[in-house]
Amino acid sequence: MARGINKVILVGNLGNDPETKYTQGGMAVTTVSLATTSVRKDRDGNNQERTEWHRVKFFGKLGEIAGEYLRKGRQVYVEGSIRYDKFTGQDGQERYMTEIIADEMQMLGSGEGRPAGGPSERSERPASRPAPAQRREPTSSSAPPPMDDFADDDIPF
Amino acid sequence: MARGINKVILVGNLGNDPETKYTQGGMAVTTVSLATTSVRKDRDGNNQERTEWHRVKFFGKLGEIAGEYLRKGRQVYVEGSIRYDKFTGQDGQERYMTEIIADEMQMLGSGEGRPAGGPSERSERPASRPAPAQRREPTSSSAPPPMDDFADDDIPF
Amino acid sequence: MARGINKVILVGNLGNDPETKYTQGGMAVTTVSLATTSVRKDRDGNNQERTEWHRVKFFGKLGEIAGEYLRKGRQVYVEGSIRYDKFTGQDGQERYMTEIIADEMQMLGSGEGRPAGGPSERSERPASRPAPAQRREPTSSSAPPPMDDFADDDIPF
Amino acid sequence: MARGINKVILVGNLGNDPETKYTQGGMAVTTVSLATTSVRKDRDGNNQERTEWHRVKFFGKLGEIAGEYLRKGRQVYVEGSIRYDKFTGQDGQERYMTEIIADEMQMLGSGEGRPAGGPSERSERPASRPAPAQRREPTSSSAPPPMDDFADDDIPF
DNA sequence: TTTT
DNA sequence: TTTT
Repeated sequence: MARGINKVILVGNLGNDPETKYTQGGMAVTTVSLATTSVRKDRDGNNQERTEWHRVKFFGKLGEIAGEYLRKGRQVYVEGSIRYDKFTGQDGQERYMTEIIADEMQMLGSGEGRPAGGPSERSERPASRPAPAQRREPTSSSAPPPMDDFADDDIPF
Repeated sequence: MARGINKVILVGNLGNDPETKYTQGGMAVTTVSLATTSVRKDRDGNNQERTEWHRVKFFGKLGEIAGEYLRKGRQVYVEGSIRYDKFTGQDGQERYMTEIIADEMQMLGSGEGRPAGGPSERSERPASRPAPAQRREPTSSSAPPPMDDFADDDIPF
Repeated sequence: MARGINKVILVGNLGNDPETKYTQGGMAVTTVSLATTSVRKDRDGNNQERTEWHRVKFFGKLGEIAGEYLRKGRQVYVEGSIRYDKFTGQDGQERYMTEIIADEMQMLGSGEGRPAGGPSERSERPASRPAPAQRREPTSSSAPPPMDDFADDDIPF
Repeated sequence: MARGINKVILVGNLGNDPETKYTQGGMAVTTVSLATTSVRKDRDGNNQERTEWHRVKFFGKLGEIAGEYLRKGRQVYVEGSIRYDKFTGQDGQERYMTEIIADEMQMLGSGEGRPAGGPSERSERPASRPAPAQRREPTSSSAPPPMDDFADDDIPF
């Protein structure tokens, strides 16, 4: 039985382009570095900033999407869990690493649905890039269908 | 494309036993009423309590588990999203309803893994009920296997 | 004693400009309408979208900031709690309203630190608008000071 | 300006009694070790458990409450943020530590409002300990006062 | 009523 | 190493 909740919610900017590797089985594993900055007043009344750099990992399908769409500087929402790892380095020393294992990701700001052109969104890209064409007629929030209309596993939003 | 995050996290107690219905397709739909109480000081310095009653719905497999394990009074963690519904009553009046559509649930407190005995945990149960055995030898967080050991879709915790 | 957790996390776009009112005591109360859209496949395999419109309220200092900086279309992060209200309309009918009471807000995307020029970011604004000038030398995450260096209420980030 | 969200939500059990220290300024700093366990199926279809041990710190008033009420084994809800620290050990080696800086805490299960009797809830306590009195007559959610009734900083729940 |  |  699972016991406990281990949930992390981050909104931050990428410090560099994502790195994607593949397992023997062919699963994508994408790693990014995500910055979150907070501010507080110190005892002298001055604003003090502090930035945390989160090591975030995306696996499988999400790893492929992250590798394709994320780029240095992008702002992103990440939901996942904390994982503490302990391993022995080549020098025989024990080392610790903390990672955020993402299970949801969403790009923020503009240009969200657009696949990234290459390292760091190089701007030499031709102007003829096709429009994202993702128009959508927003569904009005109407009444739910009566229960009998549901099919199996037909879970509403 | 999904746009936006709509996330609700609740920890509260059930106001009554869950109600489970089934769709034509056989999917379980369990509804519970969950109370969360908060406190604040009013302008006279007195503590003021306020309780929100959340209407929480569980679908499918989670609906079956909720119907089987939850009981009035139990404390529970729920994660889900808000859904606002609008429908027309039998009197022709428009009505609004807000629901939390759960996608994760975890029972809290003791006796967590124990199926519920019946309505409201009937206390005629023999006193000899074995202890919940909540002890747990936490697994030590050891090093992750090297990446090449992963098989497809073998996503680590 | 507070009992329970009632937490909402939203990332969405504003459907219109915020409305700010003031209480007799002079406290700002700003209301916005926030859209979150999700997608799922229906039983025919087609993508179905659904948009929830959240009524979000900001009070006090946060209400002033929200009224000044938010504008129609902006993407925003909101954290708060759900509040269900029941009141009697002028027709004697009971009515229900669900609101998100915000206790944290953060603007997303570009132009974050810039005060809004007026209704819906009117673009007739002169090009000479001064630069936001919010540069910052990111603090390197260094070691925490030894505990004895802390002063009272000097809570680290 | 703060940029980013760094939020952690944990529900877990304490691995041992909390440790409280005080800064020169007299601020309480309480540290606990919190376990969260998750389960997944491995490629052979067997359930694999994994436990993360979170190092959680409470400061100030919250640190005093945590030191007084928490005990080994207790189940607790914690909300806070991740902080990565890097410091140089006495051997000159760089070391890393990840901590959760709590800004909200709530005890779960029964006996929530009861101060802890000593290390690990010693069971020599007399059997006549009064019932936790966990009953609660939930306040009915009534209509909010009209806005003009609010005084300054009189923020509703 | 928003956004891509 | 990001962002405004």
